[in-house]
Amino acid sequence: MSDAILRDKEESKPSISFIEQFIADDLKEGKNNGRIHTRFPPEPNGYLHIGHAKAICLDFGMAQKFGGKCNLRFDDTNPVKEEVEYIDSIKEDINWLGFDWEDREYYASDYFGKLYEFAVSLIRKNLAYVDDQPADVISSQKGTPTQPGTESPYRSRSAAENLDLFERMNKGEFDEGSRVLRAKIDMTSPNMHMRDPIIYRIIKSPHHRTGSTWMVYPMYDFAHGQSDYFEGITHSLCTLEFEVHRPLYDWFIDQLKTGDYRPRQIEFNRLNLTYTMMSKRKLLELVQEGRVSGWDDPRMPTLCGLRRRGYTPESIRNFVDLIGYTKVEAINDVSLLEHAVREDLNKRAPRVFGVLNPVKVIITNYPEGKVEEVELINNPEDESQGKRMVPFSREVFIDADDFMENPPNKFFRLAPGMEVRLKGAYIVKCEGVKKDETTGVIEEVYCTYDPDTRSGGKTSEKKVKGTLHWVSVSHAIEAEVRLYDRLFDHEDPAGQKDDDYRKFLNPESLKILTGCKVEPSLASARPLDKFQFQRLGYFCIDYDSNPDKLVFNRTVGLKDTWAKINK
RNA sequence: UGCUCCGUAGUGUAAUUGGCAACACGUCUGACUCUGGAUCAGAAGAGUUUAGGUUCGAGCCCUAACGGAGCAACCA
Repeated sequence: MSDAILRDKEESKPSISFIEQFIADDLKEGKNNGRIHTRFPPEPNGYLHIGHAKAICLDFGMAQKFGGKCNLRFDDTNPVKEEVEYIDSIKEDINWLGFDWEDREYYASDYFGKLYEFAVSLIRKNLAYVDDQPADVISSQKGTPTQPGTESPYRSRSAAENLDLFERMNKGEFDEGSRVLRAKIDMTSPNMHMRDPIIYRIIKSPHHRTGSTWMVYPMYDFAHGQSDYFEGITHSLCTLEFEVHRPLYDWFIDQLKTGDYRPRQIEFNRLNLTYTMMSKRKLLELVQEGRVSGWDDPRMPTLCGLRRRGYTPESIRNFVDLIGYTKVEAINDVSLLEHAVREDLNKRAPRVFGVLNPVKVIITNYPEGKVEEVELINNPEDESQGKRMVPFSREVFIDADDFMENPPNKFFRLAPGMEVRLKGAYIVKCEGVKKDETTGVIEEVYCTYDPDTRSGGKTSEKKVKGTLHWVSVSHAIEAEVRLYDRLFDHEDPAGQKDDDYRKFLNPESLKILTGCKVEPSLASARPLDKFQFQRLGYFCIDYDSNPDKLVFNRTVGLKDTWAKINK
């Protein structure tokens, strides 16, 4: 590559999303005094998942990029669905991802007072009214997307009467569902959301923060934009399904604003992943029905699940970066996520030997009782991780997959008469096997070793096709290994109209292997420590692990060309 | 028979704002290797949903069609 082209490549700006473009344009036009302020507004009704990570990276990322701020705001306007339990987990997950809202932790419920006053002011301006009709009547009067709605008989109540009723609604004088407050906009609007939307409803269950101070609670549309306004948010980034809400968002801001400042809502595409379900409601069902072990089951797309699975925050951020933000409703391939972890873990995870399905290999010409410490590189991608010593002896375990009595062509592993290197140690040659006479299961493999082939020695020039990982029998530590596969065996489990998503649950999504053997250096590993089991994949220590019983989760396998050849 | 949004290699995104359609993942070759991983080198793969229009020139602007998504919760 010529210097000019190289320079060109380095200088070419990474492309920016349409959102970043909008923000840059707003900045150029001098809007909002050049301030950039975003917010991440989760409802505390469940755990955060990777779809939220996409939003978090955008909200905090844009603020960082433009020298602005990003608030954390809990959108807690519906006390019947929300719980404190979720608040802590949400904060933990955002921090884990690597973002910081500093001291700006807000709650929509902080604004219940102001919102109530704003509603009162709309009533006074004759822009809101109390409707006494039941839900189904109101709903049918709204018309359909293709037919205009009709006006409620209560639409022209006097401001005084509305004020009185609204106040009494909040005092608890009326039953839930008996009355609502509606904005008076336009029942014939082509946009359903503008047909006199309900802005307040009566809820008598206590709120997790405000207790029973309030009996009326604002709807999303009456809380979100206003909260943005109260906090001085300049760019309110949300997913595409809120696009049709934007006129209403702007309508309320118009009623509220006093100066030039106004927040702007911009919508982007939600994250969809193949073989994954993102709906919080359905994830909750999986948890409640015991189909997974909890919100942090390593098969869940939740951030706590991914964390337990062994994902790093960097890998998730890189993934989000890779897929970008657009207005196209796309379905991203999970394998891209898997690629992102592999790439990250390749750089950071120390290599170790772990044997999942052990078969004993006896090196018949190796002295009994002798133990050699062989030196192994911890991470060829990162020299600073150093080296370690691993004990080698006459009897070692290898993986059952690495031996075949009657191998096909191009099998570069151990088979009768074939030679392989035991990585870091010697080249061994298979001389025979012992099988269970009735089942045919291989019980022991007999090899001889070539003492001149010790790794690193002068005479180790001999080349063999295969190199195997191994663990010395007398030094091996027992471990349980949990192998995960995708939770669903359908690309789009939630998108099948005729079938319940449960039908697509992958029965093979969890395989627990016991009696696995790992090298002794792993004895002191702690939960969430990450390793590459050489030739197998990336594994991390599970929370269930303890020094007496190590438990590993497989984060993701290595790409396996042999498996592919075999298909 | 409404309104809003969206259509670019298999997938996801780009295209200096109207100037030779590029990148990543995946796929396929090959090299190297004490991880059949990683790494490195290379290749195939779209003429931008369709039809018109404006223009010297259109993925980009205009019109229409086709296809997809969202909108009729006292959810967010």
